[in-house]
Amino acid sequence: MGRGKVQVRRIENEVSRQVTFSKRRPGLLKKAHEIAVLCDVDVAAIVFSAKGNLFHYASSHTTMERILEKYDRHELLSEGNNVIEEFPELEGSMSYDHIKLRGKIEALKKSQRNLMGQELDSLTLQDIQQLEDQIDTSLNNIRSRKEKLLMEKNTILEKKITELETLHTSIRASPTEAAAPPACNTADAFVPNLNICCGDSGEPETVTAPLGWTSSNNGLPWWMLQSSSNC
Amino acid sequence: MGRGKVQVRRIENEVSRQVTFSKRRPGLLKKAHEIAVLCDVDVAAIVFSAKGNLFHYASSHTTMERILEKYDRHELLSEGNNVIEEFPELEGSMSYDHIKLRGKIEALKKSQRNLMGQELDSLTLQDIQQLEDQIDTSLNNIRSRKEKLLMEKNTILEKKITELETLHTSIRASPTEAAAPPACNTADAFVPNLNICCGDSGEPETVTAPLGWTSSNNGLPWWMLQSSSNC
DNA sequence: AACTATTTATAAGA
DNA sequence: TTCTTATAAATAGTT
Repeated sequence: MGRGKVQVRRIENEVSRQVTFSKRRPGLLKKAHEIAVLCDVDVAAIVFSAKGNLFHYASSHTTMERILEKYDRHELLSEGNNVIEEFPELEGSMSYDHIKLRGKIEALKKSQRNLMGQELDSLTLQDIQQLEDQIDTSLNNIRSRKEKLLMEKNTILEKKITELETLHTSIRASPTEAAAPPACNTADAFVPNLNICCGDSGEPETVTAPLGWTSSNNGLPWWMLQSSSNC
Repeated sequence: MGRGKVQVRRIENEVSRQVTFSKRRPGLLKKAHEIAVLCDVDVAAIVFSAKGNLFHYASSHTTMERILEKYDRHELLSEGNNVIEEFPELEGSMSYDHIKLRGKIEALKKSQRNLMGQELDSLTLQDIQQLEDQIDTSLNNIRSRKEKLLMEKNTILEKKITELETLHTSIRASPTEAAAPPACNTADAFVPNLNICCGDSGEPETVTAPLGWTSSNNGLPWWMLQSSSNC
């Protein structure tokens, strides 16, 4: 349907491929919608762009999830590889919801491991590239956030220094006062760090590290999930 | 596309409805196939007839199951999984295990969002630093893996080129042969990319995409959650 | 299931 | 990207 007949082959030119995708994608979803409405049937269509963007349609009656469940039931029954057959002993003990939840957890864990740079072997080059782009974005966001936190901290510290210097000045009359020195000490330690490094290079532990509110992540960081297999 | 314009409404006459279904069903699956092949993307289409018969298409690269997994991972994050918030009245009826599983899912989703550089506001500087270190490690692993995949690909391509050159040479006797040019074309397209860039800079989409060195991921990759805020 | 008159989708170009 | 237009494809109504 266009100015030329088209061979159904991968379009080699990347731009044309992308353009064709943009043009055909809504067409496909529209067709899915039309057959669903006209014929009153359940339809689901899922399309991922080359960059991994998701586009989908599910007939309104049922939600996508229901259609996919229906599909699963269809396929599982015909292939005969369902959980219950594999683990008959679990039949009574696990509800369907339970199984579904466990499935979700597994899916989340898998993608989380990938985000942590683990278990990459099963990914295609395309998947890897998408992952790299995401991780790169993550890193930018995280560094921006860190920069903001550091700047806020610096502001607070500068204020503190000003206060202390004022105090110091005002008590010059009584130099034996012992409160000032430790304060100055703190200031000296922090001032050199007012230069925030936002570059690409590896950062030092951070402004917060030098003094010893450091590290002590004895165990796993909170965002890293236990690798326990008993779940 | 027919002798009359058609309103997108359920066809009331059952026979016509069935006929239309029979006519449009292959059309939809064909469209799905075409976009998958032409644009080299993952596509799944599922249709149930009114009687419950299943018809489906999945792009060949990946099997249906893989596409659905990808879909699940995509949707999981944006989906509200917290039954208690959605249906507080069910609180008492849920088993302990159930609640635990849902809590786990929420935790996983939260940490995954953080790994994706989102929702960082509640993190301390220390958390942020740990996260940055982790992401940095992830990036290294991912780039290593990518490098390996690219090298493997290059090896395969070089082999192919050698074969084609051999073939080219051996048919010099019959220069009117039309098979060689397209083959050389392929080789030309790939050779410049045999240089693997393992540096810090942004990589192109893959070896196959010399033109699009863009670094911005305009859209949301599969493991990135929909930007819906209702979550 | 086959046949066509039409509508629709879309390839190519601007 | 978006619009325009010529043409290919899909298909509604009919046989």
